[in-house]
Amino acid sequence: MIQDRALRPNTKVLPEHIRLNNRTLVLQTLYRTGLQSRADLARETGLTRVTVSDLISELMGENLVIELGQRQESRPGKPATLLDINRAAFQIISLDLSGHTRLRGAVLSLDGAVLSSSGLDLAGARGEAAFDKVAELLAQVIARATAPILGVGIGSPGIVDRAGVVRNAPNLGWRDQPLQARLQDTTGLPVRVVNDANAAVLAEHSFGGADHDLLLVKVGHGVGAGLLIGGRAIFGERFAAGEIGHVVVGTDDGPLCACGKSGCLEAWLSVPRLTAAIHDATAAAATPADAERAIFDILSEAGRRLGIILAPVVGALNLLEIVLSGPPELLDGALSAATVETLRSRTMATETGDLTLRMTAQGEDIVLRGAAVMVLSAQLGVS
Amino acid sequence: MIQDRALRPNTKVLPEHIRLNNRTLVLQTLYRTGLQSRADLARETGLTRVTVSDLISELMGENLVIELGQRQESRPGKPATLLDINRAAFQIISLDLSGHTRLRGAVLSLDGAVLSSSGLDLAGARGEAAFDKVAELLAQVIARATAPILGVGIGSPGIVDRAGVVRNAPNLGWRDQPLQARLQDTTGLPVRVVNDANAAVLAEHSFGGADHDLLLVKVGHGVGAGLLIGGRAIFGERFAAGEIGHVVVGTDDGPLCACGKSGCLEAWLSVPRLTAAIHDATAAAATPADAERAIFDILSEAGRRLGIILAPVVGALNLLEIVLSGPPELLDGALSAATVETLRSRTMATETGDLTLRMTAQGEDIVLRGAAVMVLSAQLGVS
DNA sequence: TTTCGTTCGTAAGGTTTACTAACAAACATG
DNA sequence: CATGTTTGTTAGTAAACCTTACGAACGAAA
Repeated sequence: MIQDRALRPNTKVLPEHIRLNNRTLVLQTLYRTGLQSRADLARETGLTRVTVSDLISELMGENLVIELGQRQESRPGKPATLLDINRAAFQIISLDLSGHTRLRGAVLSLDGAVLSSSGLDLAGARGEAAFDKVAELLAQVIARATAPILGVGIGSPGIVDRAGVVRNAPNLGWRDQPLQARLQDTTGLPVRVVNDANAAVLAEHSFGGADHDLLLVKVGHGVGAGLLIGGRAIFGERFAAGEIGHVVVGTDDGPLCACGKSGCLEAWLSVPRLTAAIHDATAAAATPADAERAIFDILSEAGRRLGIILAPVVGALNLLEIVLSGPPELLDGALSAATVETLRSRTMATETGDLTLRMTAQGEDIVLRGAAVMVLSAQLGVS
Repeated sequence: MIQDRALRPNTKVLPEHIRLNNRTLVLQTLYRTGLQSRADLARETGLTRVTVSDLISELMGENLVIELGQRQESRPGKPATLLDINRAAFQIISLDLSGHTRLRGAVLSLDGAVLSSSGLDLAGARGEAAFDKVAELLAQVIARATAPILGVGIGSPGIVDRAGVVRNAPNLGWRDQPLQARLQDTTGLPVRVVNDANAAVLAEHSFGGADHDLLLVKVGHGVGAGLLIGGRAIFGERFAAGEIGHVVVGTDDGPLCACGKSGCLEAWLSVPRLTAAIHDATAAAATPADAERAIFDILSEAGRRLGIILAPVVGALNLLEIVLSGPPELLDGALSAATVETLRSRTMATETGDLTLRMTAQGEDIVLRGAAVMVLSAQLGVS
């Protein structure tokens, strides 16, 4: 009876919080569907036209919503005044720090479209030097914005806590780096820092359409995952959810990993390992056909290993949708085919609903767009 | 800024919803700590004394809260009137349908203590006959209640959806059995039906103390798991979360399972399999020492297999706490030792915080108590 | 013993919120 | 041209919390 309202009451609620909730609800509805009248919004949200009008006038006062003239449809009754989020009024800045050698940055529209992008070579910088590079790139990207900036979203590799402190990022040489707070200070803008794979899964969720629970596996220099259940990202007790790169696969040793263990997923699946293996196999092959077969075997085995790791996760969480992000020439073929086949043969997937595995449609901008989702969610409550 | 309130605004909120939230907040606080004054509650919840007084008088009107005289402490100021949940005013009925041959039922106090318990042999009943057995047991248990009944909680094996429909429970011969609705009709009481492992993890969470994310593995005739993340149970897209019994372990075949695959977790770990293997080994052993060693090996290997399945889940979710439920003579020893050792050696557990694995402290009543938690949560918003 | 400060619970009045009811404006249709 | 429909606004109401103020009951100190 009570739990139906799904509010887990851990905090008190005041009348003014109602306002915030309903305001966000209206903004959310408008963000998703766009071009609706006040009456439409009232019907869709369940609020009355009066309340919607009031909220809309507040939102228009903040330049978040604009009127776009009357609906042209020919109907009885007074014509509706169409509204939309003022999509040109603000822009979002995103950084992707997950590249092994190169940082990326972009200006995005409120819709998550990349308006202009920049890059900066890390050039081996670590620790404070790496921070300086990030700050430099951020300043560059900010300078390219052509509208007021709603906020800054950053996808960082490593373990990032809820306050945007990068607890541990080996590649950048960071330990307990309070990236969010520092950049917020230097820029004066709202900043959100999240793990790159978590950003990616948010992008896939918001822009990829389906409203399923989602596991995204990001294959790059390392292997990480982002997990979204019931519309919420899972961060983990120590903010290390998705760190599956150093979980051992299978019961037959496997290649030695940099971490000291044998048979880690990363030792099978990371881009450097795969390219090296393919390179070696190609060099050793007598004929092009031999090379092709060898490459197929390497990718299939990597895919199988990924499937073996994912099977218990898929079973335990009853996941129906898995998305891969990374170089398509490696992932999108024998590898993903082997993964999905392994998954199906090792779980009860057929019993509990069909399992889907696919490449992301977001391409290389996935982390940038996901970081933008964080900003939208934090600043507007919208996604 | 906005997302800080953590209300995902998918529905409108009205002023009266505030009341419900704060009422539940007060009740929750009182349920957890017990014996507090109105002023104490005001301090703890952040609400004013006025509002708390108002809510309390409402709750006292429903006989949910009672006054227990004045606090005996010697302090300046007017002495406080102590309040508590009226723990004797209501009782909860729970059923545990997960036994392979025997159904269990109990009357519980609002604190989750078992007041009286009953049982009924399934005697091989399936389908409608099994339903009749359940209804019969429920009527028996209801008759033993000595106070108004708050509700009925039922832990059922198999896949149970949010509406309490048992989608699939092979042992009971049920498919799409609307257990919750049917029993609600026959008894006129509020009924909640959940999967047995999910009930178990709720019990462990509510009565076990720690507020960690939690994975509970329930080993019985089959093997299932319940998962709790951020205080919420995970049900899965098709309500089959936790169904890890038929996930294949490792890359070396393993024993044939009833489901047709080889090396399913259940084929290694279920109670019938383990007892049979131990029986055979004991019969074949030349000396008692040999038998003991053989048993140790069997249990260790089973534990290792469990660890292999759990490692990816622990890594992906960054879990710190795993609880085992089942026969202690099988689980609590070589088996759990092997599991935790396997987990630590196959994940980065040491890097991301210490991993705990332990037996449940709830014993055999775990499902009954978990089902009671469902009722408390549904009827009072409390847990 | 009296006075003072403290704490508890309640009463009265104010603010915020969304609701209902009613209305004018603008349009299509018969 | 009258009628019905739809839109958005105005006015008034109900519910929820808050702030302010107060009496009651107690310990400590004069």
